[in-house]
Amino acid sequence: MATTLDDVAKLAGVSRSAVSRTFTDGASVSLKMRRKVEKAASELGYSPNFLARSLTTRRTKLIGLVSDNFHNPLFLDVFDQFTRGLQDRGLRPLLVNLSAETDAESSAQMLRQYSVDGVIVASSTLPPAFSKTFRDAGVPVVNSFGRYSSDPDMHIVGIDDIECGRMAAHELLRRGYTNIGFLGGPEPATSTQDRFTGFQNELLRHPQAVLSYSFADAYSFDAGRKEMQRLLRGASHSEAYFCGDDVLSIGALSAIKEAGLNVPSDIGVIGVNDMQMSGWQNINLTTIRQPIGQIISVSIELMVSMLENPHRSPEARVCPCTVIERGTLRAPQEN
Amino acid sequence: MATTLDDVAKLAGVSRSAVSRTFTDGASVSLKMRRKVEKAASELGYSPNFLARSLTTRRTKLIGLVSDNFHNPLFLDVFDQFTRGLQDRGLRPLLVNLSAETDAESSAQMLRQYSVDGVIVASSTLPPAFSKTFRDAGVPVVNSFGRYSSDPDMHIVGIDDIECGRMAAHELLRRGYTNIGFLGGPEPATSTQDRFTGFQNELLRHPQAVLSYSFADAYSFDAGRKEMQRLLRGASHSEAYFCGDDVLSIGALSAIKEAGLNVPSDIGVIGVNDMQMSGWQNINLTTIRQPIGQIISVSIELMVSMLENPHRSPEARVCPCTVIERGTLRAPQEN
DNA sequence: GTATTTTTTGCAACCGGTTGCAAAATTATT
DNA sequence: AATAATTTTGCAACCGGTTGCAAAAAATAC
Repeated sequence: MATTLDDVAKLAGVSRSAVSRTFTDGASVSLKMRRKVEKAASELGYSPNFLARSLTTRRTKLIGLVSDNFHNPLFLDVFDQFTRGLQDRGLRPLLVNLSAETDAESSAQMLRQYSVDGVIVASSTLPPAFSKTFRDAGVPVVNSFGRYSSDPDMHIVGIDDIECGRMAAHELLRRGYTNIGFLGGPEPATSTQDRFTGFQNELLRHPQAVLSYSFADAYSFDAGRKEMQRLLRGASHSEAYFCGDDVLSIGALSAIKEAGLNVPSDIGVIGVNDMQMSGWQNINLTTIRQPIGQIISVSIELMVSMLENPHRSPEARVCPCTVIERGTLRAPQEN
Repeated sequence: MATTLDDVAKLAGVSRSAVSRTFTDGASVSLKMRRKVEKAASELGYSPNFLARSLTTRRTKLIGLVSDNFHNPLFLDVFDQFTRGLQDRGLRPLLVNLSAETDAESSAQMLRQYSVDGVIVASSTLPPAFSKTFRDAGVPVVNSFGRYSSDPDMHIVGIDDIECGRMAAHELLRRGYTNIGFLGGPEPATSTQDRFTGFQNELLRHPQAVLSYSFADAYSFDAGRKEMQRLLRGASHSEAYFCGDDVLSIGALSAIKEAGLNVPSDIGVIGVNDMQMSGWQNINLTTIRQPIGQIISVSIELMVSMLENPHRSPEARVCPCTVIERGTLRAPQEN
């Protein structure tokens, strides 16, 4: 079928090692030999089998890219940038979709069976235990979009969710809102918890602020819409809401509009993520940008450095969020 | 590092072959032996190395999943379903992002170097020549979302774009529109061409219908918005538009609303794809559903059957579109 | 031109598995 | 119990590469 090293060696009339060497960089081959081999190789259309090679080199250049987030539009960008970034460094993403029904344990084993050089876990919701499976097996792992820790036991790249919550609160206060709501993502998620903590702490510093809070079932349009509908049915609602993420915000915006209310004059909304869509003219969502480009490039950079030095001690890298001012909060009060 | 077959054989006091056999299904091993080996294996935490195995079995269970469409929200669903479907069959997607700057030629070679068992090209825009590279190299390939052909030279799964255009025209006529616009995707794309053909043909059968047409630069919100803005600035615009896809439609809707016009009373819009977002309450786009679930499951099914019989002759499978009636076209005229 | 150093080359073992074949062990038959 | 048929097992070669080591070749020194 496919042509092998032996075929080339035979045709060129040289040893197997010779052709192997012309295809491994850093190996010493005379120019004359290289010419001979390359001629034969191109004649046969030969290129070396990576997997056979990996057996001795112990490098597959495969990177497990695992995520459980195949429903948030933000993640299309995430996959786009991860795949491009890895490709640019000669690495190949082996994609794993860790949706509810697929078993994390067996996925981890599978990745080890394929001898991946490393694993990138792109998720804010997967339990740390999953990532640790790899670390314990000696496989370099970086957890992107993971929870910050000052003393991490593996590489983590993400944002500081506490600070993110604080920023949201600050922005709302700056615009003169006092009756303020937190419409969080799923309650158990650490990102939800941390953002709530930061949000609350900042509000506590301003005695005039009144906080109410609730949580949506999922990071989804429907969950955001449903929760906002519930809030609007209540006796009174807040002047502005900090929503768990952008899709949730968009769902909430939809509910507000459906109720005949106006944004931002009746109710303000601020989200998190700043996905593509949030900038669309008909959505125009004020939000806190999560710097996914940076998170991803830092993640890849860390991964590459671990491939060179697997015993690098774990680091937590924090990427800065920024407020993106668009049209869903009223202008700051002048006074 | 990782434990190997030899380690297990040694511990169990049996031959290498014995261990190998207990881990390859279909091989004959006595129950007693299997017990012994499994005990040793679990003691050492052994599981066989897939890549080493692939060397002799000539099966890697790797499937190249290549796409150039990392910006259309629809494709997040596509990746979700492909990865799940492949995983369920024990296949592993090696994801390739064929964005503009990455060279198709070298990606193809890379996939061969990794000995993928097959390649799925998920794109309506990649040139057929790319897919043919694999076919010519004897690698099973199926082109998902490709252009229908009655005499295909490789497996193709997708919709009938001509029929899709016809359906759109039919739906608009049914609702009594006569002054009708085609706001296509990128002009050179075959999908655009085919949809236009079908659309036009149907309108020609109705002498009262007046067709005008133009094309957006890309399948994107901005392109749709920009083109609709241009149309609205013109002397007169059509009563309803068939847009190249849903994101394009949403861009167009945004432009319409920004111009102070109302949908569907002033202008009607119908899209193609029916992505998640199109069903959101605040978008509620009438559209032609492309049955991506079916396209994907058929694609995988074809791939699996090719893995069993690589010389299966190529087939083009067409999946049926359906009109999803929502809120961006006026009600049918009663008369 | 010979001796020495350096570079290039090939041999053979190895990476971690699978598999055809024949010997050994079981099981069935008489 | 002896023989035949069947199943299980291990040996050794192979999959397609890489690499340490020593021999051969080329380059440099004297």
